[in-house]
Amino acid sequence: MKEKAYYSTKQREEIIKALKELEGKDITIKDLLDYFKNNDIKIGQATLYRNLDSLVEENIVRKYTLANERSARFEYIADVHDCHNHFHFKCEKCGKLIHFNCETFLKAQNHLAQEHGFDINHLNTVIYGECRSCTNHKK
Amino acid sequence: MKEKAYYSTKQREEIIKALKELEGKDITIKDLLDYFKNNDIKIGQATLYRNLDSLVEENIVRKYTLANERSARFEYIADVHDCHNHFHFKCEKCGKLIHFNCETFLKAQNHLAQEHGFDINHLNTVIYGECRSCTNHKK
DNA sequence: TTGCGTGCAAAGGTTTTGCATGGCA
DNA sequence: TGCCATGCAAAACCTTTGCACGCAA
Repeated sequence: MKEKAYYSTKQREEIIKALKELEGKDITIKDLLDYFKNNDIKIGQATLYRNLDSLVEENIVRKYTLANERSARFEYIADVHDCHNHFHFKCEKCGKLIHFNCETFLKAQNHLAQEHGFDINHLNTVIYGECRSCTNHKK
Repeated sequence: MKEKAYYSTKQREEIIKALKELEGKDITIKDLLDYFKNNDIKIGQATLYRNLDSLVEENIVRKYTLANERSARFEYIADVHDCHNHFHFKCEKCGKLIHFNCETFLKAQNHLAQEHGFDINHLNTVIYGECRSCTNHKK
């Protein structure tokens, strides 16, 4: 990983602020552009894309793609969770992302590493499924 | 899930054949178009997209997106694995996708369902990381 | 024969890029 | 001052769609 100096610009700060404000949601570029428009903040979309790229590289933001979608989604992660060390579950019904510290899964992870030689990258791994409240709602 | 009759066309068969032939790789639309060009098979790209959509709906093919990629990737899955019931691990270095039946992980999955109410969808879940042979190669 | 499938080209949506200008350190 | 960042518009990229024709059942 190479060191790089990033300038602290107004745009960069506004983007981080917006991501924090929308935390817990699946945020698209469009969401951000709308947010900026509603708050009278002027940020070109190229700037938005470029800043998000940087933030992803710095591990301040996670980038992911939902199944059957064309546009990327983003989530603010820094200084809230240490996302290197736990699992992420995403409910496909309500979209909620759950950061998950669970002994059982960490044991399974160790087993996987030691017995099968597979080292998990938690930053890119998302387990999809359905959460309890969505399951209950169906009934 | 609605029932639908699918015609068995030459194009559909060629696409399935190509996917089987490229099994184990991360297959893009471009890979398939190249494959067809190299084998003198004429298939329009719209036909390719439409067939892949159908195949995904029929659970014959899995569609997924790698991190930081814009184009979708595909994998042939039918009649080889019952992908509803096991985990999938993908090595971010060599790209290999491993279908994984592991007691420890199934137990963890049960724990997750019973204690945390989260029901995993294996068709959409891929665990990313690094496999043993890639880890060994680095040294 | 019926209606889904195909192929082409155009349209649509998302992301990237070139370039002149602006702004942080 | 020296670079990196920004903004605009155009380009590039991936996927979908409309329509006329073809082909499986």
